[in-house]
Amino acid sequence: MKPFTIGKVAKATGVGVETIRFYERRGLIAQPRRPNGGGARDYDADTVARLRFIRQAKDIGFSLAEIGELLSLRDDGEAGCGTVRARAISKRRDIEDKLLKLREMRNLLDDLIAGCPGKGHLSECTILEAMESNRV
Amino acid sequence: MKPFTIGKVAKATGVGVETIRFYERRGLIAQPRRPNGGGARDYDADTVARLRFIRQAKDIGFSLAEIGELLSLRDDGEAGCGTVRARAISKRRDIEDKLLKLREMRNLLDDLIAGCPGKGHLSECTILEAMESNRV
DNA sequence: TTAACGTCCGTAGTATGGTACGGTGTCAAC
DNA sequence: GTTGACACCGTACCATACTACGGACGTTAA
Repeated sequence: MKPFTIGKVAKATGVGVETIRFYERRGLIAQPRRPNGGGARDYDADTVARLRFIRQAKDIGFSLAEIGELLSLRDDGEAGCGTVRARAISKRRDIEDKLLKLREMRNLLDDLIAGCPGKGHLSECTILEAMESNRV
Repeated sequence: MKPFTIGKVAKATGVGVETIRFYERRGLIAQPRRPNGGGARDYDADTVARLRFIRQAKDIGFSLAEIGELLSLRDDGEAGCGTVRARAISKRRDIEDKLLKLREMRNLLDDLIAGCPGKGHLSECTILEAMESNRV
């Protein structure tokens, strides 16, 4: 099988080469195997999926530390299942909070867009009044 | 009227005093008036709302630059209404993207939580299998 | 076979977003 | 009239998350 080198993984995931090595140092992803005894990295599908997950999570505002916690839900062999469950529930709450704020913000923008004629000068643009009144 | 000093605003908004001054330097909030000619800052309700907005937006993963853009939707007196509308729509798309990712992530966690018995050791915990298969 | 490309590594530099410090000034209460 | 709580300012420092650099080595394609 052709090795899945760091460059290919970078392209496949949208995460830069240097960044992948950085995540490895940070312990966010495992050391990939090195077929030729210490040469180039060869990644498995698991790690690629993990990198995609990290990118998603970063996009929606989780820090690398938080992402580490999310990921550890599945690979922490120390913790009992109860602990894992509790952490999952707590993370779920965080996400629900974010969802709430995002929906608020989207509704605000929706009002703006709906009320804005799309032409003319600002002074007669209802977008501003909407934002004035619909203060978050 | 009692002045609304920086300390009070910090408490009211949950944004630190130094951070408020930092945002002012960055141009995210306006220079507040100084009643006694150059003394302590006196904030209006508008700026307080703005600070709250900034905090919300940061929580859900917008950078200060992006927050600046969001805020400028309402105070950019240069741009015509069409421009403002276009920017609002583009920002709305960003938010919809984030919502999508967050919902995916929440569903993933929901599956984990639902499938996890909450006791016993990890080896027999369905939370792991769920995460294995439901790879993002 | 040699040029180009990709990978290796460690280290250094950068951007962002604060956070802290230290010396000074102002006000209000005791 | 001094003590304490805030406020002022500029500057320096910090954590996070990359990103770039440089020199060596390995592979691959003309």
